[in-house]
Amino acid sequence: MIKLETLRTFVTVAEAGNIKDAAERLCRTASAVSMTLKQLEHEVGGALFETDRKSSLTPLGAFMLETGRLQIQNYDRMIDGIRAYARNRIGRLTLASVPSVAVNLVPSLLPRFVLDRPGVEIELLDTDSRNVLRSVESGQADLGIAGRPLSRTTAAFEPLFRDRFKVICNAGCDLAAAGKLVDWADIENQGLILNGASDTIDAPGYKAVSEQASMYVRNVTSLLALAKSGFGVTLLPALAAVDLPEDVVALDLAEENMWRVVGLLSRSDTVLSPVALAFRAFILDEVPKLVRTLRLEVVNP
Amino acid sequence: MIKLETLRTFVTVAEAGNIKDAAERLCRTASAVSMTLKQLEHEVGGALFETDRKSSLTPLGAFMLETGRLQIQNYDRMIDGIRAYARNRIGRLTLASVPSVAVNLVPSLLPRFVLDRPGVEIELLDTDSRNVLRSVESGQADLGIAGRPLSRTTAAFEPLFRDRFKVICNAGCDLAAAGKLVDWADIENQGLILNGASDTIDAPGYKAVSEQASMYVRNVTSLLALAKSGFGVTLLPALAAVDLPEDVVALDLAEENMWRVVGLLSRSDTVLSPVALAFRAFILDEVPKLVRTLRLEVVNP
DNA sequence: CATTATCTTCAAATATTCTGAAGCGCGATC
DNA sequence: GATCGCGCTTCAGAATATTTGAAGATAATG
Repeated sequence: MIKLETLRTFVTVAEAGNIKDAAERLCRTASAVSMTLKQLEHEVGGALFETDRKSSLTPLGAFMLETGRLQIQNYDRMIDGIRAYARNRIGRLTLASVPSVAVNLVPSLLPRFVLDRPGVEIELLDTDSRNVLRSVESGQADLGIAGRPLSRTTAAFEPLFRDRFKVICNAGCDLAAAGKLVDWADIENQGLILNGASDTIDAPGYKAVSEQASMYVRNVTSLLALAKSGFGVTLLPALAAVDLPEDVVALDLAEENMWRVVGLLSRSDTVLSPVALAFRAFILDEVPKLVRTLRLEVVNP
Repeated sequence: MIKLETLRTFVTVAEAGNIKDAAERLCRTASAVSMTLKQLEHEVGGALFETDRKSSLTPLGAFMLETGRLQIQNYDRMIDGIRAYARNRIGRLTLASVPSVAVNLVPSLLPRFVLDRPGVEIELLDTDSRNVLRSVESGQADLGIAGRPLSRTTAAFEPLFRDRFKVICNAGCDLAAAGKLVDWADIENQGLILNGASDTIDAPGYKAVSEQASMYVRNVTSLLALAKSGFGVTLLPALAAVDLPEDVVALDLAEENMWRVVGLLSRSDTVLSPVALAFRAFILDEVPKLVRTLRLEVVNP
């Protein structure tokens, strides 16, 4: 079996034009190189050099130099590739995220992560909490960013930050005019519109009100349009209520502990790819900082 | 440095799904395989398998399997290629030949040589003796087939066969009518046209006549057209006079020792490529046989 | 929970590769 | 045309690397 190292030795000698210099480059003695070459010639079944002063190649040697050099380059590139992959410099990452985070946080994080990783491709799926969880569980996404799942799952959840739920309503509605904290009775009066984000709330007061609700709107734009029309009010985390349309306002709740805890979802039964591991570390490190600087009503847990 | 053999071990294990079977395929013990794998993981800097039961790969392992498998295939193909080259199964051969041989002998030889050598490409240059010699000396052609060179050269000459010179003339000329052997005086009377093939003649009688000649025609077709027109006569080896046009005849010379010795030319200062070596052996073996069966006035030296 | 099958570890055995000294051969030099 | 010097090869022993076999560890199976 002809070894790659043997080939490497041959190419070095062929390029150096003599054994002495080649041996030096290879950090071997001339005798070691000579023996290697001899063995190689035996294994291919033909002379590689014309004389024993290794200056000119036989046609077989020339052929071997040409193809061998390519092969070595190829091999080294591949090893570099694997190492780069292991050092999370290459690879593919699929990230699922709820829209509020995908829109408000991810755009300021991703570029920094990708910047010095030219070989990394990232795909971003943006859906509601439930789908994020499902994507991660099924392996469709490597990582997810969503509210803390209520039900037991196979996915691990690592909290990143929390933000307070706000009441979203028409600017002209009674609650907005009153200028006070909103309680559950107020909401029940106005009519509650359920949405993907409010799924993760398990406060008892909310539970009661939500059972009266007759509407569930997944799409945030539609949701806001509904609220604007005065059809009812809805609850959204502060981060999702950053860019409200005109005539729509966000009010504070009377109840204190109305938080959405947002965190990182990852499968606990599979090993993450190097890129995913790196991204996880990056996120866990950067998000709290970012959240602090954003000066939203967003608080670390 | 990650070795190809290590990679091979990894791929085998990844494909087998466990160490035991892989070890069997590799003709090693499980422990040897286990250690190799451990070392590989250390060298790439990451786990390749999810658990120590080698059934499922980490993303890094999957990446390595994919690229490694390709690399190994590549490498093996290359080694096969080199071995095939050494066994003269592939390569390129440039053969220069004088037209008479290129037309009458080479076509029945080449196909047989190339038949079971799908990787061999052959280029055939057909020119006169002088150019054949020049091509071989310059390395433009690997081998040449031509008359024995008169001057000293760096090329080696190995005789293949000899054929007798004939006098080529118009069917209606005096010599043809006479039906006797032609002597130098007859030729001088008719007027001699020199050509590329007659260059190699050094019979004294010919020397004298040729100095009177005023015409040198390289192209055989033109030469025969001239002879046909009755402009003069010319001397051609029997092999070059196989397909004579109508109204052109080949007559025998009175002088006995008018042979052209045709042989194989090869550079003596360079090692021949494996294909060239094989072709040389083939030619030296086959041409005498062929020449015998052709029933021309062609005699082995 | 025991049983079996598979994997890892370790020290010794084996195989491979390397070194350094000595000899050989070719070309340069006198 | 003898001698010298440089570089290549050869060889035996030394240094490395790899493999083995036995024993202990760890996971799957019933």
